[in-house]
Amino acid sequence: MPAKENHNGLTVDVAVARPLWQPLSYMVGPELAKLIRPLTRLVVPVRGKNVLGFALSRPEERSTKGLKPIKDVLDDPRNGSAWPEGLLRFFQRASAYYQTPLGQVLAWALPAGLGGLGKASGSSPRAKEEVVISLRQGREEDLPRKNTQAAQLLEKIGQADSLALSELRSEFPRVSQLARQLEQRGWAVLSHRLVVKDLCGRELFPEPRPEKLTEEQANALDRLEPAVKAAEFKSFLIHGVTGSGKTELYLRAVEAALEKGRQALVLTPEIGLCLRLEGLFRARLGQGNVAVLHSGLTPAARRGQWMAISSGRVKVVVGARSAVFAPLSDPGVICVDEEQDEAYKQEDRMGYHARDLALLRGQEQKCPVVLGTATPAVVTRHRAQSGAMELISLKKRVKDVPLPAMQVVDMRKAGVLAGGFLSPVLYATLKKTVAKNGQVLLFLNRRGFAPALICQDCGKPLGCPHCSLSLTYHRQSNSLKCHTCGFQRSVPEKCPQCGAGIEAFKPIGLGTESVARKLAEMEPDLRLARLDTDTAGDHRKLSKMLKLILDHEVDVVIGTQMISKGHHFPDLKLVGVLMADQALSLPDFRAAERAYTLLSQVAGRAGREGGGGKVIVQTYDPEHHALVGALNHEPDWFYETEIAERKALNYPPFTRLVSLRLEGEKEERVAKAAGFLAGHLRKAQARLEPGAMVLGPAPAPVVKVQDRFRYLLLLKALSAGGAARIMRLALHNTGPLPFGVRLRVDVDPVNLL
DNA sequence: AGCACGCCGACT
DNA sequence: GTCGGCGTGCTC
Repeated sequence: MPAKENHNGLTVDVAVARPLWQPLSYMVGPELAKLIRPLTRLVVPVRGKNVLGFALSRPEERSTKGLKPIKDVLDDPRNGSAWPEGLLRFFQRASAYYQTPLGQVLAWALPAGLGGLGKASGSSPRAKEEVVISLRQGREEDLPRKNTQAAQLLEKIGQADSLALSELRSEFPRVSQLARQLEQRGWAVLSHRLVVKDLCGRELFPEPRPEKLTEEQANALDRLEPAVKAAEFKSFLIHGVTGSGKTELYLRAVEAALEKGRQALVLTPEIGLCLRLEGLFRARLGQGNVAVLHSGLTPAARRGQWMAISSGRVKVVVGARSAVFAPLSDPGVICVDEEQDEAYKQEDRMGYHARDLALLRGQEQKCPVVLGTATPAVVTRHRAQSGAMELISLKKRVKDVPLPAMQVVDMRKAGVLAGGFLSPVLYATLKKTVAKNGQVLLFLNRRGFAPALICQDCGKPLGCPHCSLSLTYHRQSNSLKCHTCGFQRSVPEKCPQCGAGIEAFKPIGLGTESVARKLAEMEPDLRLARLDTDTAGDHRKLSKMLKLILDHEVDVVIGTQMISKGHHFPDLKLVGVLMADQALSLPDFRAAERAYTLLSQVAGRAGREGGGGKVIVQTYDPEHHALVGALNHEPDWFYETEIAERKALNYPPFTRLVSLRLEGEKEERVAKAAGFLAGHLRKAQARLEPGAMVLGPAPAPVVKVQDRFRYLLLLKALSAGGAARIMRLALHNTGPLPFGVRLRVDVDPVNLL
């Protein structure tokens, strides 16, 4: 009898980057095994292919029968791993909540270059060390000769505290030599300083640490600091008007965390804000203590920041949505700025919401989470009111700038409109404002010349061949574009439906382009600019446009959503909202919330400096609570009304939504699968949670996108757990989807279309 | 997902 | 005959 073969050895359970719900087990040799901790990145064979995977525990001794050996270990704990092992539970909960297999969550959360599938993109402005020159009082006899370049430079630096040499180079090509000359003469000082620039390449000057906090700020800090010191999960909402000093509170909370020897994470919705906060945090906490993570970084830069964080060299991370996964092993506080911003919601792959994951992460890593905004999400505001989080209200501005004057124009009574879109009041105020050398912003949430071209013979609009939408006419390029899939064509000679000639086409509706054109016809002397994805689609274009506005090279800016946040325009004295109802008319329960936030933000653009700003809103529904709340500066009233409405209609925060979208190239198959799934969902819902509801299936409002048909189902459950249980049972009973049909599950969807 | 296996109907 | 649309099942 041969001795019984010994099948025991070291094994690891691995979450592979594939849509698999179970971990796979592998053999591992003793040398590699020493490197493996929970979340260590591995390469493992799956069906003969090498696949990224993540260890779920340290290697264990057990039977290796039928197991394959791992191929490689990508992390080495001595140099810092991509993930700290303590994040395992956080990721397990995120995986369960968003119904996405753990291996995929981990792979998608990694930056490009460490196994992630993120796309590369261009570089962006960043904080840099630069040489700056500042004035120094020297001796009269050492002054440079009049009218020399050196004298001109001296005059220039006399006007500012200090200037970066790189800023002066366009005006003085030989600035380095001139600067050295002035320094030798004793009239200037050269020094190295951290220079932070905004998207337009202008230098930002981070505010110095204030000597004294406002009373409200001090009270707020008295509540935040103990929570940070206690090192326990607790959540806060700072509901503070613009300029009330929320950022200073984030800073103080971060300082408190650092004092405790912990780290900190600060999230912002977009890169522009990221840059500002980065500069401020670097200036206050030290250049080397702060890392940034956002999609504007090159993959190599991202990777560098990532490893600096995971090795513990950097204590504070400022970043956008995906930075909620930053590999900090021990954050002592997590701040989420502009928490209501929908940019925090990822729309493809796992549709996570960074604010909600931040709260989850705070629970797992035992630290407070601070949400801040001037316009909280209705859901957040309700949580704070019901006591699930602590509410901190900041009602006063640090610098006492008056809020802009607001005026509503009831378009039902406005009378004859100039150009078809300007009420007499707005038209007159616009002209008066420009005459007084103020800038005007006209807000219209639709770009292009006209949302549709209609054939007057057959009445049909020219549609996108790949989507069930009409094409938007862009006059400048004389082309038709689909704003959903990007399809583009020239205007056809004949109507494809009835063959009528080109003269039968009539533009319908308003867009930024047609407003600009009509306004230019009415007022040829006005200097106009459009600010939308057509004119400012990328960083370069955007910064050029912003510079144009800041330099007051234009009188009137006509823009979309893009202009609503972030940028300060000192000369802007009037904001006109052309069609306030547009945002309200969408078939979405969040329409009022969006309109409220948008109006509050757009209004915030007017008269930020020196006051005297004015906002005029044109609407057909002047009594709507979103308009009234934003315009009268009465947030409480808006939130109370909206929350009551949500309760009556069973929408969040009183229910949890999960949207299920089925899509495929063959409409009948998709529709059939959707009906089938709906049946099983209803059965599961009736058994598990009678109070829940299943809506649909219905064809999506835009049923065809890029040649794929989409059908929607909506699950309204009482809790997130209930929703998950219903889904699990229904999907189990439904079995695999028919060939060519795909299912996308979106937990807490933001976009219901 | 991505791939193999295996089932049927319809074409050089 | 066998090519290709389609369903099923599995991944250590």
